[in-house]
Amino acid sequence: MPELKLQHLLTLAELFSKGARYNFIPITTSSLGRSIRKSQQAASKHLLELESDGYVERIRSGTRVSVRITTKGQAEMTKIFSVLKSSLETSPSYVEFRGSIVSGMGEGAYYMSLKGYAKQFKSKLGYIPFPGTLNVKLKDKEFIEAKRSLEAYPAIMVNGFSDDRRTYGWVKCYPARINNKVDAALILLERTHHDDSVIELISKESIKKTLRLSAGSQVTIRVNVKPKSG
Amino acid sequence: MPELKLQHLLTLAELFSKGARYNFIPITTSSLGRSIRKSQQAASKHLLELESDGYVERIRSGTRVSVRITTKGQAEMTKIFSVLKSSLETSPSYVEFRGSIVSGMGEGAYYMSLKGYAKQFKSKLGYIPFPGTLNVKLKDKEFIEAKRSLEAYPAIMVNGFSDDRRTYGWVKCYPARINNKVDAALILLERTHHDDSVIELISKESIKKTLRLSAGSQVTIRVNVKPKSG
DNA sequence: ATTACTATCTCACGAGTAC
DNA sequence: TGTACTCGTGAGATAGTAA
Repeated sequence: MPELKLQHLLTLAELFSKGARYNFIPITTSSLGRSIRKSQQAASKHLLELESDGYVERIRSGTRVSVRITTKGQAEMTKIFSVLKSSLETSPSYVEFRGSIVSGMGEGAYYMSLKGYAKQFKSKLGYIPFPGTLNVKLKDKEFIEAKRSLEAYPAIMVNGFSDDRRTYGWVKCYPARINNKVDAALILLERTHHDDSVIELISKESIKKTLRLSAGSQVTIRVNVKPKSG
Repeated sequence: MPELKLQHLLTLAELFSKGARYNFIPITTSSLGRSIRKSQQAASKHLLELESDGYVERIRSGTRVSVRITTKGQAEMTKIFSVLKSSLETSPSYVEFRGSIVSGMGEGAYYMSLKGYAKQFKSKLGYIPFPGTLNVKLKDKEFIEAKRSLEAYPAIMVNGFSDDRRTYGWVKCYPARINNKVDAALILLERTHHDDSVIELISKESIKKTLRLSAGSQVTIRVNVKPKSG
């Protein structure tokens, strides 16, 4: 909630970067206008308004003007800066899903317990999953979108394999937490029998049992992602 | 030089702080309007424009809207943030003076060599000053202003004293550098015979000699100050 | 209750220009 | 050269309102 007019922000920033905090720095309104990508007139007006609002002091020597930022100006700038900083930092780095339990069809359990997968789970996740996946029907469009966006983030990759009957696709695992209580992994399958609105989870123990869940129960799944730098 | 319209900055910041980077977060335009201190209509327009500019994605479920910030939105925000950051950090922490040498009247030399001062200079500055002050006539209003503003910053305080004839005022010393070559101290006297437009400097050696200065020579004096936090 | 349209108003900006 | 006025234009805000 800064008092400073947003339109003046870049102007003040420009003055800061020219060192106007501790010295009166000589400046022409045309060069200032160029820096902030506005006209000379706009720059002139900005300076006058910043002055009358108490954010800068001006000294005229004939036609030339020197400008210094006041304590108030610095305070305001710092305030805006910290608002932005906390906005960016507060932003939590997880993707959340909400939905309800649907009864598994036993298929997931079968596939995930295949040796070709189980071995990799053991080495990559640190455990062999409880035989049976938790299927969650997503509640809303936004979570289906979220599921798609998950694919952009790095995952633990469990490779596909083949036996003498057929081949099995890869499985991407995203460490997740269910109802903020139980650790699990959200899995994305190369080949799935579900539609987009269902996600599957595996865990060391039976999630349903641990959380006393049954078909229709509402659950919240949180997957941590790494904030991108830059 | 951000592409993002300045008017949208607070709106985007607000979305960030609500966690809209990694999840679609449900939001009403009226509450958003309240947060950014604009009308509901303005908030609605902001969202529409942010969307068409590719900074956010929106999902409507009936009358409700959920919003998520795109990678582009995050990049833009981070950009603005770092522009402000570098503006604030660039700000150099010194006060600068420019002016020309005026011949001393010998008075400064006399006073500064008084035992009551010299002892304190020795202990507080680490040296007994060369007998004779450098007098600099400031060139412009802005430097006279700067001189006044100096008083707000902490100085090395040399106390006044009295002998049986009279009392002598305090002297504030600000470590300074002349022409970026010679270390000295700018001194402000409680009682001075100069007008506002002249500053005096003392140093270990003769500044005039070291820098080959004579009356009329232009000099630049830089006094470091501590940036104020906050 | 919502969102977002249309109309209206205000004010930021740039053009022209006085000094 | 400079700064900073007046004035016309349009972007951005709000009010009222439809869906």
